[in-house]
Amino acid sequence: MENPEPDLVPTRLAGLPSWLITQTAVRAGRLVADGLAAADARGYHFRLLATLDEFGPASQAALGRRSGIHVSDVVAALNELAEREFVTRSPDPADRRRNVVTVTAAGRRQLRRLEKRLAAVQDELLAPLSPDERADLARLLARVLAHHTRPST
Amino acid sequence: MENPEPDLVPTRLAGLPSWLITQTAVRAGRLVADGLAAADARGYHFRLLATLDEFGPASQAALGRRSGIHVSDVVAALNELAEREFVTRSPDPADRRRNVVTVTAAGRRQLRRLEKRLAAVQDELLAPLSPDERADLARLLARVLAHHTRPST
DNA sequence: GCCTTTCCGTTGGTGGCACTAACGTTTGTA
DNA sequence: TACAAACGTTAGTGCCACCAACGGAAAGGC
Repeated sequence: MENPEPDLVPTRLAGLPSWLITQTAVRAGRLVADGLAAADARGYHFRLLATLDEFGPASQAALGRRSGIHVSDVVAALNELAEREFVTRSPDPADRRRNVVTVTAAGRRQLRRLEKRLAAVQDELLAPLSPDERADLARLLARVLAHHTRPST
Repeated sequence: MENPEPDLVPTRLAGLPSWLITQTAVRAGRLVADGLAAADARGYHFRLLATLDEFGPASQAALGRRSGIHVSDVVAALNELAEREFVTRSPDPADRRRNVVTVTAAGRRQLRRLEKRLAAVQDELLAPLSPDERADLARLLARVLAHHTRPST
């Protein structure tokens, strides 16, 4: 996308909430990707490490459900994390279908690095907003997200 | 992603504004994609048709800049639109490097269809928010987006 | 005890969006 | 007239989200 000449963006697009959300997400995604790339990581890696660190060792299926990553993609991302020894896979003695995935010390260090970078990204992303406005935005987005996560209707 | 068990989402992720934005965008993107797919279209098609309808015939490069679509992707999307005769390409006599792209009557009809579907999508997307809240959200997102479109800093 | 269903990990492939690199053609301009 | 810039096009990459299919293992019904 690079540089859409701002005033030229059709109002047909700019007026749609879905446009605002997805385009803002594109910008956010770029900032996040850049931040993570500086540590040779991408979104899936952070999401998996954060999930493991927060809930402890888990099967790949559970990891996928909690981090919102498709199981088949969990496999690939875990391969990459394991290759760099941020994570170890071992068969679950209690259920031989399962792999128990565990974060290593190096993995935890990597997670700290990524978190630090992402914290800076949040600030850059929300730069034009006051603390109150940031909270408002987060609250509104969380409501929308929650609604579409458990579609009660 | 399917169904991330809602309460299990790591707070490490759920607390990040970038997470809220990109995840909400994923949901919004699904709704939009579904809406457009019902008319055999995707995002790029709508964006190009809307841009053409609003600014009139234009070169492919100008279309790309205004719609925020990379020029090389404009080529492909325009091929698809032209194949269904929603759009015509003709060489610009005044500048033989350029193609002048024009919407056809059928293209305008398609655009109307897509707009109708997207209007419904907006409502579904923002269902949990009141009109005031929807306006707040749009305003905040627009500010963030504007800031990252012309990065003065 | 079987048998069916369900779950798990894995492979391979798809689609959408954004982007890069390279090329030939055409246009302006120094 | 050379040179730089813009245009359209092709081909290919990366990330994210997803589907289909498989074999192995576990759970549940009967």
